[in-house]
Amino acid sequence: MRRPATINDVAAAAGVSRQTVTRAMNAMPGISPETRDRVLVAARELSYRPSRFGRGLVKADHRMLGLVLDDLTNPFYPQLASAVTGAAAAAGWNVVLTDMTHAADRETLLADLAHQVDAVIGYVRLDPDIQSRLFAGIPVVEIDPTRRQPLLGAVTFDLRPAMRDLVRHLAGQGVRRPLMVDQVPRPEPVEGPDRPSEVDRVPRPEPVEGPDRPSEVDRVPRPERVEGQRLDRAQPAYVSPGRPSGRAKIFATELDRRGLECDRVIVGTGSTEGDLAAIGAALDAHPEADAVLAYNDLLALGVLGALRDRGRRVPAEVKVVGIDGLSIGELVVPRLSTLALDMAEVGRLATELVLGMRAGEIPLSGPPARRKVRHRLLLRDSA
Amino acid sequence: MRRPATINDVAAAAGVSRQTVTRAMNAMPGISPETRDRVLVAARELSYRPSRFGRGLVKADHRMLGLVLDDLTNPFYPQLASAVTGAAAAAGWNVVLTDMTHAADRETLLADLAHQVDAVIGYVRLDPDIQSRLFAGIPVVEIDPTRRQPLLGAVTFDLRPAMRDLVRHLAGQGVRRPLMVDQVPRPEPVEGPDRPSEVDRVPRPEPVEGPDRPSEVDRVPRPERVEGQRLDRAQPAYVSPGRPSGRAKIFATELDRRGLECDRVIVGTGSTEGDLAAIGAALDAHPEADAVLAYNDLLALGVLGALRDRGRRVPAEVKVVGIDGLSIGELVVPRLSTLALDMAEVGRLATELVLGMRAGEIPLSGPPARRKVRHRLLLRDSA
DNA sequence: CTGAAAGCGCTTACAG
DNA sequence: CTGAAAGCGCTTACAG
Repeated sequence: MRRPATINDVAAAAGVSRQTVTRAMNAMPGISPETRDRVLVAARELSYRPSRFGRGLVKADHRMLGLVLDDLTNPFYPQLASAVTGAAAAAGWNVVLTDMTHAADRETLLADLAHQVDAVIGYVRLDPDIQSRLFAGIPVVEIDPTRRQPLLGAVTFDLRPAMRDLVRHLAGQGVRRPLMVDQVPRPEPVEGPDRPSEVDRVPRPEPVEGPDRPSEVDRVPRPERVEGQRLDRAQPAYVSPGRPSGRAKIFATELDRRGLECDRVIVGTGSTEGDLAAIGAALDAHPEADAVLAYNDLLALGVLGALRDRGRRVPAEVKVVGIDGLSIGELVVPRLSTLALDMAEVGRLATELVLGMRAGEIPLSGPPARRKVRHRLLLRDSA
Repeated sequence: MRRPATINDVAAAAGVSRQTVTRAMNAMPGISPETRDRVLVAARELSYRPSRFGRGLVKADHRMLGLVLDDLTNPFYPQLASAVTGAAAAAGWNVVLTDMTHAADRETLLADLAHQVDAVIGYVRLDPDIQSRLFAGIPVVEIDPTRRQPLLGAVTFDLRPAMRDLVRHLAGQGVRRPLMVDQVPRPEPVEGPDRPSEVDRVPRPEPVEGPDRPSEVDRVPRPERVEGQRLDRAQPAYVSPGRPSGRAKIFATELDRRGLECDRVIVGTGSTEGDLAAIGAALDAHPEADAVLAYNDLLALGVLGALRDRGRRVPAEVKVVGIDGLSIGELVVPRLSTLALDMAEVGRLATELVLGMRAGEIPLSGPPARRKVRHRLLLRDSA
């Protein structure tokens, strides 16, 4: 590719000055139609595109928003991305998407991002010192930060009220032996130096290919029930090996207020197949469970399937509840009851907040600005 | 927010020249440690961040990729976004995400994008003249363009081989009366001037709130079975009112090769609830159907649920197949068989293609560069 | 190790 | 209606 044409090339080709080119390209007044056409023709022939750098240097309105997500293939996050791009577009901002799944080095990737954008929203999760150095001079709104104090601003989640509603509902339905299908809490650097992630990513198993089938057909065998795969058997909530997630803790606390206890099993092998096997084993180990709360909706769908495999009726014999509120829960039978979080609202609030900070309407000094979003108990059919 | 600090402010504060500031900020050699520290301290105190425009004007490596998607909340697209951001990041590129869901004016939004990026991937779907004007001088790779000829490059989908495999499989299982649950084909401007979309977006029904429940709890009633909601009753494939989608046409053609016909119903009210009602009505109108191919996996999940509501066993009495290959199909019971498209591969190929074009390795003149991705028949449990 | 000069591509006053 | 001049913030040679 040759050197791209500049405003000087177009001016020379059209036989005019540079600012006449500017006038033509930007549909400004004070230019004769003939001149304008001549310039536009020359621009087209040269494939001229005004440099965003030349323009940016001289115009003041910089509107590039960075969005930091952990994993776009988790169906929970695209709703956030969709809401942020929507709210940003309405304000004339563009969104640079950074998916940390692929980041060998979180800090380097975010340092690069910091050079490209004028504001940041997302799962930043950096050491505070590093964050303030990297993003010096631009507003940052963190989503669901687990560190106590966000640096500048944050949208936080509040699961407890919905959990309280859930426990009241379950108790009212006569539930006595709830089970929590928990996931390993995701470690993250907090109040200290960056450390490498402890999460193992287990690659998905390749689809199995039958020998005597057409080459393009994949026949995927139903996974065998696997025993003891990262599975803790029947332990009271607080002594189960593996730290309980924040979600599990809140569930346990709210159960406790009503004199109920729950067993807890940990699932989260990183592969769908492994998770399903672990869920099956968990249910076999806890045949007395009359309700299951899953760490998220995806796992809850796995629970639904495993219960059906075992001939257990939902919700008559076992109630099943997820967390997240994915719309997919609407499509299965029985439809999944869940503690739903409105990620579209999260995205909208975060965008308003960060753009307000950028515009100077929300102070950057003083206590961090916060917006809180509550989960809601969404009762469909499974509980 | 005050005027951001520039390199001159930092130079003045540190008592050095501008290029010494450059040396310190970019960790370049030829600067004494003391001077560097003094500069960095001044930069931090002033919250100095080098302007990307000043830098961009003088450095040559511009690496901003535009990604155009139709709707991020459709679980099919985030996989593409994830693959593109991953492949782009590996090459040192950032990705600007543009979700057309929110676009009042497709052309304006893309014109803005064209000013911000150095290459474009996605569902561009503009009139060719407009596209070539808007994106003059930058490579564009279109995803699944329906116009015959992409302008510069494209990744296209090929559903036919997998469909052929599917029909062979269904026929082998003794299927005689297949039903296609089709969707209104999405209109798009092709080979002509831009025209407004004909798709009506029906807003989702608000969750119904019971009067005497805690305020945060939503009790969502199961939708009634609705009769005749945008539903075509038992018509042969080609005369059904409403144009068949490309997917339906291929299905019909492949069935025809084996002497089979299918009935076709159209679903696609824009709301999950409406779709579910229409699916139910469709199944009631076609009790003889022994196989259902749905326009996509989401609808196929609806079919699965509706069949269960009616006490029909899958796959024993009715086979069900979707299109897309969403991983969610792995989690339901019975697991959904589907014609799967590897969107991660699509994203990877598109990124390689557009970056190759940008680097001059793939010519921009001459015939458009193409990459083809085939669907694959993925047999799980439902067929 | 440090700085004076030039220039990247554009737009904004200002003059004619 | 059109153009000569200045300047946005940075980096790259080049001198010292």
